[in-house]
Amino acid sequence: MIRIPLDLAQRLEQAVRDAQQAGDLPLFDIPPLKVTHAPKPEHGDYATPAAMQLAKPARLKPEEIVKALISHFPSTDYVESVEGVGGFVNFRLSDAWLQRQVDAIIAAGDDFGRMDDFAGQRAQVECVSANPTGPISVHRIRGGVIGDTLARLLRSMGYTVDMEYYYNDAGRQMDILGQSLRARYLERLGLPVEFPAEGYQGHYIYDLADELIAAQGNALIEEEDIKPFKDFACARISEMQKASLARVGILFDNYFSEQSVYANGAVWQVLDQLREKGLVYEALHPEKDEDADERPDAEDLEAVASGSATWLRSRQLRGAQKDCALVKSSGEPTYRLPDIAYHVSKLDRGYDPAVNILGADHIEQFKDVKAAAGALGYDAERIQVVIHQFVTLVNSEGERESGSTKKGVFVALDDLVDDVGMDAVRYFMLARSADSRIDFDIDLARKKSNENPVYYIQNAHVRCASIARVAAERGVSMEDADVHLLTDPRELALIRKLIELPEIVEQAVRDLAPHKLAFWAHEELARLFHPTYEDIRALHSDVPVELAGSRLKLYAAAKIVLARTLSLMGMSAPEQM
RNA sequence: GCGCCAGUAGCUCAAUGGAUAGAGCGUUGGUCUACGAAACCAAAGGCUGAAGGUUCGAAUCCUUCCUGGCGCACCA
Repeated sequence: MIRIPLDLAQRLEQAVRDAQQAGDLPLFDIPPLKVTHAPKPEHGDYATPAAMQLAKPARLKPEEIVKALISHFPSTDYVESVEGVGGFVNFRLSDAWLQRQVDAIIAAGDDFGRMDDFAGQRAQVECVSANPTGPISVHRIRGGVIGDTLARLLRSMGYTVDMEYYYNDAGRQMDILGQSLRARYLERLGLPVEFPAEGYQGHYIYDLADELIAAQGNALIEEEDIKPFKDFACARISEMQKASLARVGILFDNYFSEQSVYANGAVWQVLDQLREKGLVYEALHPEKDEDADERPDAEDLEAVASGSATWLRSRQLRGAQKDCALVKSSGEPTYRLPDIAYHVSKLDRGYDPAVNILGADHIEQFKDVKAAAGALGYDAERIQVVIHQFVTLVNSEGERESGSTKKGVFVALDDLVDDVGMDAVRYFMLARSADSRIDFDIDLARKKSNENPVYYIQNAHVRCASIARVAAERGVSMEDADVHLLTDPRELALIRKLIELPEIVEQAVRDLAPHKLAFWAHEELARLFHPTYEDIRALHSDVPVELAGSRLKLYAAAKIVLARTLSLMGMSAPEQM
């Protein structure tokens, strides 16, 4: 399936070269030429401001360049006319070609919109990567949906994609988790305990304690080691997280354990390599710039009594404000060192790109990781990141609910899925640019009406399925229908929209911006579909039987595109409501 | 104080440096003896937070300010 903007850009470049050869344009280096959708129907379907781009290098007026471009433009079956208007060159698609695309889409079926640009290349998407300390929160799931959708999009452009979950099963938080479980365990057994000050207060810890009692009884009462509690909690919570994520269609190919970069020594190897590059030093406090203008209380938050820590020269490495700790004075690494080792592992495993989906609060950490990988001699550009802003749940009164895992006050993913369903969770998490905060309107997500984009999009698919059923009941076949009967401007407009899918996929992948697909699905595809379907009746008694068949084909093609679009977003495509 | 992100219609948001900035919701007014009204049509609604700059052309790039979110741990 042809991607028109791409193909037009190539043909334009050819036109420039031919014009140069013919002496109609002077010689100059040809920059990448832009092709856009025309803003208005009277301007045709696609347009290029190439003449204005080239005016400077060619030292000619745009109008003259337009003439040269038009006269040298290589003809092609899908372009009906090429016109110059002002400094723009406008392209109009051929009706006959558009009509044939209906058959082409039906022939492609589920493969419509699949491209092979990156065939044979391996990409990775890391997302969610929550600590196994509690239920998956709504904040985390935004990253999960963005990542999973991105993985689907990358696959549809030919990449082989691994979805990976980085699993922090080491470090202090896990100890706190173990202590929390032990406290609840003892409490359930009627023993007086003091709950750890920073412990996890959520009710699920009681549930785990009950499970542990069911499994082991009071055998662990005298247990001094925190490990049995830690391991039990970690394993059970991980299972619960996995199950929650599966409910919204997010499945991982690989769970990467933080412990593994300790076990294989990668953590210390990375530290040694950074030390060899002179990027690490030992000191009681981080070194500071002479004119450092810092919050006075920042470094004294935790008074350090126990000796030197090991610091990464983040300021030197990437112009950061502060150097960051890699190894605590206790000799235990901070999370940042294993994180660097982990990303080095991604690069060693050959992923290009390795995309990391992170919440806005992790941006500084990521910069260190990327810079460190670069300093170690890797092409750090292979590591890509999508930073997303936070999600706030809003109810009908506009009240906000948010929470923290520590306090045990949150809306967990499971609760949200129970409430609004998987499709709505995915759609609303996806529909906005990662850069903007989301107010997740629970009441809107619950609605089963046109106000709710989820239903609006899915209902378009339902209508396509419905008409196919009715046609079958009435014995109307589209088997030998002639697509060239689809001459109504509204029919042609719908075909134009259907064939945009590959372009949208390409843009979403190029910009690592899966919201572009969600936006298109609602505001472009479904928005155009419904009025068309309303007006363009296939099975009405006034419609000649030949035309009925053609229109059934149009809706069969629309069904394929809608199903494919929903599938890329990880949403279901119901046959009936 | 410093850094990152955002500020576009009443609300929620789109918009590769390109033509007169677009949708949805809401509002107002219309459409049901037709494949699902869980739908459709129409109207009103904007100095793109402010001011400068770069450019043939700026919501988009640069500078400075204002407002909001998130960071600025030997937590993850």
